[in-house]
Amino acid sequence: MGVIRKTKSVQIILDIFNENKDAISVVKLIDLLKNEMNKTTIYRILERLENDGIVHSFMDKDGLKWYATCTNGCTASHHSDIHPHFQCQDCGKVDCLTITMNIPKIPNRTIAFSQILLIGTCENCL
Amino acid sequence: MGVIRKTKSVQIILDIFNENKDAISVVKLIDLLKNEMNKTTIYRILERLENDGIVHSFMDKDGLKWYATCTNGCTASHHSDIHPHFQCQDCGKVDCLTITMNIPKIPNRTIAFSQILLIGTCENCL
DNA sequence: CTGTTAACGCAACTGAGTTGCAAAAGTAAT
DNA sequence: ATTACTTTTGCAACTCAGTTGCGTTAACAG
Repeated sequence: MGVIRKTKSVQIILDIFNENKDAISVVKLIDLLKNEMNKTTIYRILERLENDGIVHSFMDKDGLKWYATCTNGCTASHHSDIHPHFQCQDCGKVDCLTITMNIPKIPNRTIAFSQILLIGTCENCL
Repeated sequence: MGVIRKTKSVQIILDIFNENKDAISVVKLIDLLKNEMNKTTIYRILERLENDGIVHSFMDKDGLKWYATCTNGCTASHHSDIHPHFQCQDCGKVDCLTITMNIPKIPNRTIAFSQILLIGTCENCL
């Protein structure tokens, strides 16, 4: 559905995701690109990329939105990689974890997806 | 340290938590108490109650802050009940889950605590 | 009752994220 | 290329959760 035009701004953002496989917060992206494009544009491009299954988003411990590239064949309708994320409480860095945690079934409830954030200290800050 | 004075406002908020064991969002609490007290007061009371281990907080899927009573003997220094939470994507209600999910160890990283939110459809909305 | 200090109300602020609209830039067809 | 159409962008203004500073009020200990 979403025919994403290959604009200059989209290319710049895609390049950032390709260069660096870490997750990145929207706030940081806005700062990084403050001379290149408007923050509204950034929010809208990220939204389009997510709808097309190219990136996925999640909230960090402070309620800020982060994005990362999808690596396990996500599509617009199904994000197969809603995996756990790890945030360092010292430097703030966030990684996608490749481990899978099994979600228990809960009586009388349907679980559509999960948001799992493990908070601790990363390799560099230990 | 935290000598919490038994003010009228603190009592009102504690009563709400005692009446209803569900989690409640700060936004809803502010609306509920808009004729009783200022929103700044609400934020500050919740912060004090959390520091004293009486309630715990977490973020929902939209980045809004929620609070719930601590049931498993939390203290200021150690919140033993950082348990999973469940949020209904239809009605928005959030529950504390009593299930325990085991957190895997991750190489080269220390995990201090976790934030697990399961999103789906609740009993009433099914 | 009095003095101390925590707690409160208020108003102004911060900062992430959103919206409306006109201008600019892709894209496809002529 | 030029044209016509549609998506995307920039800008400015806005929304709303959460915070801060400060003067006033009210717990509480002595």
